[in-house]
Amino acid sequence: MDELRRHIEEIMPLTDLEFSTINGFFISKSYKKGAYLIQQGDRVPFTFFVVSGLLKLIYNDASGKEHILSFAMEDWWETDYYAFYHEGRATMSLKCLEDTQVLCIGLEDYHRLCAAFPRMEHFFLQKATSGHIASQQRILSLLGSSAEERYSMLLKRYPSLMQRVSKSQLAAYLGVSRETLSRFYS
Amino acid sequence: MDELRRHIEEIMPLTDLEFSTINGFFISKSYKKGAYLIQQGDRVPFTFFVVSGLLKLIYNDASGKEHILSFAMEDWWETDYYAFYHEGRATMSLKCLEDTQVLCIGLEDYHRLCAAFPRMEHFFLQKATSGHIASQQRILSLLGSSAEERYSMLLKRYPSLMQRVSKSQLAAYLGVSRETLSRFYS
DNA sequence: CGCGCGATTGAGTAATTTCAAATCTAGTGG
DNA sequence: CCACTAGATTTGAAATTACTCAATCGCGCG
Repeated sequence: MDELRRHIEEIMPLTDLEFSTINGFFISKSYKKGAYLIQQGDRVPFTFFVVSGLLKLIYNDASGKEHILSFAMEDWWETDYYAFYHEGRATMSLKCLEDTQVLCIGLEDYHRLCAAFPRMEHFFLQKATSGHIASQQRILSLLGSSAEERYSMLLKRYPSLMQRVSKSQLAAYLGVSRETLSRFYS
Repeated sequence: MDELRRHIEEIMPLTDLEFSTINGFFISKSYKKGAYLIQQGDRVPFTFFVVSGLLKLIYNDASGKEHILSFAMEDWWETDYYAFYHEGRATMSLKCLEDTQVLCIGLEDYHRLCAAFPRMEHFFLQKATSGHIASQQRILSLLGSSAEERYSMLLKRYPSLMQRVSKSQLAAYLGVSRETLSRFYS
């Protein structure tokens, strides 16, 4: 309960009234492991805030191979942002790796929320900025480090991932085959 | 003159007074081809808006190899965002590929500007969001496409790059050696 | 003309992928 | 407790791909 409030208050304090108004813009949903929140080709009506559980944002290429753009764990915001903001079709899918509870907000409500609470615009700006920075770091690691280095950096940064997802999934995130990943620490 | 105004007005209209106040937060600077706006290890006092010219955001890895995170052309905002927002040392460098004119804004002024014009917060939110989306697309192409595919996508998206930068630079952006790039379309 | 820089080509080497087979592990039902 | 199964992981070997290093080519400029 109130993970969203705790999350927002990491950046700015809220009164009870403010929070309950903000909270009113969101819909709570639960999904089972393996369920899709977004499927490639769908419309993308929501951005999701992960209350509990674990998601993966994936892209299935022409040859059917699955690539993982990111894992979204507790307190993360995730969606196919391009499709969400442009109201287009998803090029990626968002799928549960565990039973997951999320808070959903639609594009209209997102704009209304920002209009009603300018400080939320500030909040989302911080989130977007740190998301952009994180993506840049990822590009940097893809360009500048070997898969083996990326593997140990990932485990250092998110030790819990090792427990929560299979190595095939980690390989799909790192951009190597599972066989190659398996040969790293032998 | 007034590239900044035209750029902001793509997203929201401004009165003359508003623009001249906003403009007052920025400092104009010019750099010669080859000059550094940021060097790895430096403090990063500014975010830069490219008025004219071309920059590259690069990372020099331990082995001395140069990786290009992005090219920043006219109308782009660029800096080492992590270092800028956290007031730390740059892990990347920002270097001119052509004579370049930029508008600079410091972190304090950035906050003051957003405080004085909440609509600028909205503006920067849109920029940060589209930056995040662009980075995600790039990750997707690094994971899902071969260097050869990335090469043709890049040229389709930014045909002018072919005229403006050497193939060695494109190779450093795509993440392959220049020899490999050279063997693609032969 | 000759220099310098970028681009190309060639050959050998290293790394990764692919496909196939073997092994391991957790959960199930007898 | 054991056998069995499905899924994940590991291993092996051949084939592919990209890299490195070196040499060559092409072109603009003093």
